[in-house]
Amino acid sequence: MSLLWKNNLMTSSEIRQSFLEFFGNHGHQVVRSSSLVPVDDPTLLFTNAGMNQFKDLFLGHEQRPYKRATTAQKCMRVSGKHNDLNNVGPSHRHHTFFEMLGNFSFGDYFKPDAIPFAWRLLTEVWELPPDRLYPTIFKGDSSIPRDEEAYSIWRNFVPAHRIVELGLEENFWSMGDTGPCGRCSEVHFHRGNEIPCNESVCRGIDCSCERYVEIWNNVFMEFDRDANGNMRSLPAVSIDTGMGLERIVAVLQGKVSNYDTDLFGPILLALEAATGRTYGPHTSKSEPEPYDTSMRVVADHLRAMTFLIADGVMPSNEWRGYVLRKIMRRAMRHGKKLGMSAPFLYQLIDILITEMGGAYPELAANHGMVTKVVQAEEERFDTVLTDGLPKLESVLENSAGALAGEDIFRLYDTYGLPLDFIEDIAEERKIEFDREGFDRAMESQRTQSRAKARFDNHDTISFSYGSDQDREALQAVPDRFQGYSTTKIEATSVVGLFDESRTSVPKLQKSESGYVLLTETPFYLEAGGQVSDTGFISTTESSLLHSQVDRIERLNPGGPRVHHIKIKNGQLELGATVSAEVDRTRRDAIRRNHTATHLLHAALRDHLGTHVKQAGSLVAPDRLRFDFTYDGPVSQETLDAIELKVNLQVSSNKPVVTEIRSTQEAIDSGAMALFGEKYGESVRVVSVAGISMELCGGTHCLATGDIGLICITQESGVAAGIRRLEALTGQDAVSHLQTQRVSTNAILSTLAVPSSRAIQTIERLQNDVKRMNREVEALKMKLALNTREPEDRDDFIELGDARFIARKVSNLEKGSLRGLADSLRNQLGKGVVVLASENQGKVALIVSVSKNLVDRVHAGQVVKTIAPIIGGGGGGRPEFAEAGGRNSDRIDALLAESLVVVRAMLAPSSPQPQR
RNA sequence: GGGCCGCUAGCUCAGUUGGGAGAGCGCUGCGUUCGCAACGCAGAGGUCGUGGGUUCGAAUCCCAUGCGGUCCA
Repeated sequence: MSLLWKNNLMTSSEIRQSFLEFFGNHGHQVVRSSSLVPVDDPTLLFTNAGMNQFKDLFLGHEQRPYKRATTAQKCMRVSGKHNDLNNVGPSHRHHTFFEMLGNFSFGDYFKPDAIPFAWRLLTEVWELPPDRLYPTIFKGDSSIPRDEEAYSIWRNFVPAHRIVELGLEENFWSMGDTGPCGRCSEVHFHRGNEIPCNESVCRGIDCSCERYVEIWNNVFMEFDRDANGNMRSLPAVSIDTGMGLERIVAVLQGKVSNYDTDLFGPILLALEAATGRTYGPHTSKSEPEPYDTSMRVVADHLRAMTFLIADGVMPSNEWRGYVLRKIMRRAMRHGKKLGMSAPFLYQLIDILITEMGGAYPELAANHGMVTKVVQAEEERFDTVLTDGLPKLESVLENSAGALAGEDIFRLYDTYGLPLDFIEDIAEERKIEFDREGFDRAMESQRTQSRAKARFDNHDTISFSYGSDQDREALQAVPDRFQGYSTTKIEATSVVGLFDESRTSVPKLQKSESGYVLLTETPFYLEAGGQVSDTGFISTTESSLLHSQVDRIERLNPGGPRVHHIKIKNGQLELGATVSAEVDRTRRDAIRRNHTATHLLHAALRDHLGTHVKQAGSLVAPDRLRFDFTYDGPVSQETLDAIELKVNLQVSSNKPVVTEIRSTQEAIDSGAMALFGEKYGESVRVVSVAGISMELCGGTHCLATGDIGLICITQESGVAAGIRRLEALTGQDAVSHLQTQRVSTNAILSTLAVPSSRAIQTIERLQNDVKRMNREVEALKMKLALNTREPEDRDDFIELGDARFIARKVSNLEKGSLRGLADSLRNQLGKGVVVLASENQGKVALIVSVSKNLVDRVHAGQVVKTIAPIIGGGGGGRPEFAEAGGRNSDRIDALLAESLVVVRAMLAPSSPQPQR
């Protein structure tokens, strides 16, 4: 036996292609991989299985013209019971990003076809030796019987002793706690006994060694599980299979490690060239193993970041963007372990895109953007490290041989220093590293975040129903949105009613609020950046019911929409017929902003290049916000040009055409498809002839002229590589300009200069004021200081070896008062200066003591003692103190008292030296 | 969504019981030099993110908010 059993090896591209072709030839529609960003499923971080994009088909919520499909699906797994990020690198077969090959039957064929398909592909097309294939079946447990059917079908191909029976953990699959589920059957491949096994007798496919590898899982969806765990047969049984491409390529290319296949080879080669290190623990002992691990981490994460960014995920501190950043920084850390001090990942992207751009055109299309985003993130990470290093140093200095867990956590949490980075440095300095303390701190932050998130996020609070039947019935109500063609539906039925706590009720009374599910609705639900509609639900014939709709949600993910209402008058009963009316004025404003967004998008691409991509948008009634990928600010000139262009398009009053087309056809004809949007078989295309064509589910104007006017109000940065435009339309744009004109006119008429000279005039005035203030203060001080020489002053008093001045000055700024006090004190040499000044009805008091007297006279004490006289308080340092007060008529008393206090301080405790 | 950190001169930052807004680099001028670098002297440059509050007094304390960073969900 050997790892290789034939010589003409297939490349990974050929393997991917031959899989799709095989099922294509058996009546399967070859469907493109969906985005890594899941659509319409807020609970899912990333697309993590081939079946994700078919979920609604399996659940019967969606119909498509085909009943069989096959895909090569981009997947990401970063967490979960079998997927720990830390495994990636040390392991040779764990990945964050991977491709899943799959064939699917939606109520079409079942086990009798699926198993032979699998067998024939493996043995006939790929020519795997039949005697090395080991199928598994579900062995049965208390509630679900053994899979006899699968067993007997497999028996047609393999002898009984090679069919392995596994339990619930391995061979029973479900989507969640409830819903479709079923038994499944895996195929394992015996790679060969020359691969080492630590057990005395290898336990075969159950063994932890690498001799056997699972290559395919076929799920037989046949049950529907309810909340009580009861299982019913599904009306239509389905097939869902998944085969990791990386693993099957390794098998077909005779490799034990996925990293030794041509999927990773070119990346590792490029990495070798960049780092000057050689990869290959199996072929060479020239480099120690840690370097190999680091190289695998970099290779894996490079794929993940490239595909994620190409699908529109941007590194950030939230959600998906955060996971992306985490992966990127992990790759960078390992790059540093390999000796890379400067950004280097972005240079490796070329080779990856060359290899995979054919199968995934979105990579090639976003090549430049991906490269820039990666480079920017690498530079940012370097600054984080550079900024954090001094903090780490100071903590290390005060560590006394042991780094406290909370200190480590603070460095990690607040300053973003990677944990292993801190650990490495601590180890170098022989400083103990309190991992347990860190974990404790981390855990407490986790629970805190989770608790608050659950409390605040009402989207995740589910509705309570009278019974399971009610739940199923209501969640299956079709979501009939009629808002494209109308803003008012005269008669629609209330099929579901919930109170404010989301519990099913038969009736809502006056001044109560709750949720309403209707058979038909004109209310738009927030999507694609466009906010939800508001409006009214009422009864038409008798004006009994009047309620305001202020929020729209979904009953459950993927379910029908519910309207949150407040009843102003009358009552609402389940089953009632009501009219539903959208706030028309608000909707019209939203239309204007949405169509304007499309025009701006198109104009941005015209002026800045087609690499500009939408990265988020907000379409509200009172404004629009458009985020797009672009590095660096957009100049005012460009903004002006864009603004002019879209306004010309508005005045040309082109019709805005909305049509339903097949998705593929629309994309092929050049319609812009956006990241993270859900596109089924058919899709709405919104276009303005010759200007813009986008896939879009929003509501729009009938013609561009409806917009009236577009006014760009702001351009700013959002994150690295993303800019934001904000704009107003229609009446709001006009008021914006009018407001600006009013204030400009007011300024100009006040200045009484032509607008061309306004700025110049303001600058001159500012400078004049500044200069004159300075001069006035200087003059005041001079006046106060130079009336007479200090020695000649009559308020100059000798107190033993020290001198004392208490003086009332007029109208000095605090700064000048201090300057004056300093000058007088310096002239006294050894002495105390007390100054009081009245300014705008308030009294400012300053006491200054020469340095050589501070052990006898404390300025702060003097101030504290005498400040009450003027109705204030104060304090300060021994040589300088200030106070404030309000009683300006008591300044003389204040100054007199200051003499008493200072004399007392000078006298008793320190007797005068004898001369 | 929940935390934590930061925002002070053109740049990098310092500024601890709340009491004179600073340093280095850069800039301008003068000096030294054949010239440059270097050096010396002088100088300009600040709404201390923004808005409230507490206080006689806030860069400093409290609240809100914006922007940036970072961790968690």
